Amino acid sequence: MKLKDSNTEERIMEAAKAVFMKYGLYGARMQDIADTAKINKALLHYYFRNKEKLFDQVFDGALSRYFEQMEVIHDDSLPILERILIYVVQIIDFLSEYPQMSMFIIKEISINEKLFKEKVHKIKRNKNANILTILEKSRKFNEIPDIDPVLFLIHLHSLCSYPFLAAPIFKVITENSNIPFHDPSNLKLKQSVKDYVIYTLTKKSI
Amino acid sequence: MKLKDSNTEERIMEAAKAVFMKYGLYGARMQDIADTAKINKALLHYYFRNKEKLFDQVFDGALSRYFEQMEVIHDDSLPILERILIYVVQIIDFLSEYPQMSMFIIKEISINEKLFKEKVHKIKRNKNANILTILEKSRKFNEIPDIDPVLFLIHLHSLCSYPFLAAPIFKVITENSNIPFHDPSNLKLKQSVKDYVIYTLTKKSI
DNA sequence: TCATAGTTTAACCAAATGGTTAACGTTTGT
DNA sequence: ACAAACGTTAACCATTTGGTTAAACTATGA
Repeated sequence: MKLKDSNTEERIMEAAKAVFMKYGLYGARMQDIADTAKINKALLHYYFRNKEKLFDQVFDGALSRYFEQMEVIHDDSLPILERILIYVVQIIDFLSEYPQMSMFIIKEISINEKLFKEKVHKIKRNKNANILTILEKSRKFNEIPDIDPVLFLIHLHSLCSYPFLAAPIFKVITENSNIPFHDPSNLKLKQSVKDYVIYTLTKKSI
Repeated sequence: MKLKDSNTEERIMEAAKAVFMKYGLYGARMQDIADTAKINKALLHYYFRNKEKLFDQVFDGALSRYFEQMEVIHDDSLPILERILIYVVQIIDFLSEYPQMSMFIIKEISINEKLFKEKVHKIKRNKNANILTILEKSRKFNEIPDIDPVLFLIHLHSLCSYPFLAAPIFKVITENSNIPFHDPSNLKLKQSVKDYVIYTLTKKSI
């Protein structure tokens, strides 16, 4: 029986997440990960063989969690409008918890597009609860106005994701400035995006 | 008189832009820049002394161009609504021409926040035509409805920027898929964002 | 208790990296 | 034409980097 008195492997993963998310595959340093995890560098290779393997575990985990949150819409018993409003809150809460994740995934995909193609396609296969599929079906049944579902989805993700993506800029700009904006728990953001959804999915249908 | 028969310096700058924008300061390799520019690696140091100096030139140029486009609103003789609609087109056209620039600036600031603070503050000083200043003034004079100018601006930038930020994901997802979305010259995007602006700045005022 | 397997460490290695140098080539003003 | 300044190159250097190894340490089961 193995005893996990010292959770070295987990600490490496946590450190690897932090360092890879900040610096990316190329920019990250194994020594940096080891220092962050407070373990000997050789243990990185003992547990994860090499940098690519370690990165893959971090990236795969991030990718599946990301698409699970961004692509899957729940509560299929509710009307489409309610479902999307819940989806908005779901996304914002998720991005609020992992604010660096969008940036990480987008950046790494842009650097090594070919390598990640199959990974992305392997993951996004939950057709039943896919947000775009649901939107297109609702459109077909005239449950929502005659809008472009793809463009609507892009806007929705824009409104939810960009504030977290651009947070580093906002932080630098607003510090030492008197720009009046505070949004604890993202309440204003959520309400404002919800307003947009309601307007787009109801107003235009009249 | 100096003759610039071989424009080595320019070619280095172009190569440096490409490589730094893709990999960032940490991830970029001087040899990669030299290869891209098709010159000897030593010339990088001959013209730009070292990696940090070269990066600074690239980053400073990007930063000033970025804030010039994202922060400055023109045509001060027009009504505020028209000005913002032109501003939307200005931003989208700019991001369309330099799709990697947002990502580059955000990422580098997030990695080295402290170093870039003064740079950002040095640049954003064009108070007269600052978009937020204009919005707040229009709000004060009741030219626009009672909305939060900062939140409105965040939404505006979200709608304009995110499609280019997330382009690497879209590309991977839509390839080999039958997702129906094509937007040459970003016409749909522009119109849709304009619609949002018009709705927000007129509808709510009633 | 003791041998075995699993875990951790310091020392080490080869390759890659940012940077330098000295020699060579080219342009330019006189 | 020619020397000085400018531009370019290959070879080189010190450090950093990802990765390995052999020895040491620790827990476990018999």
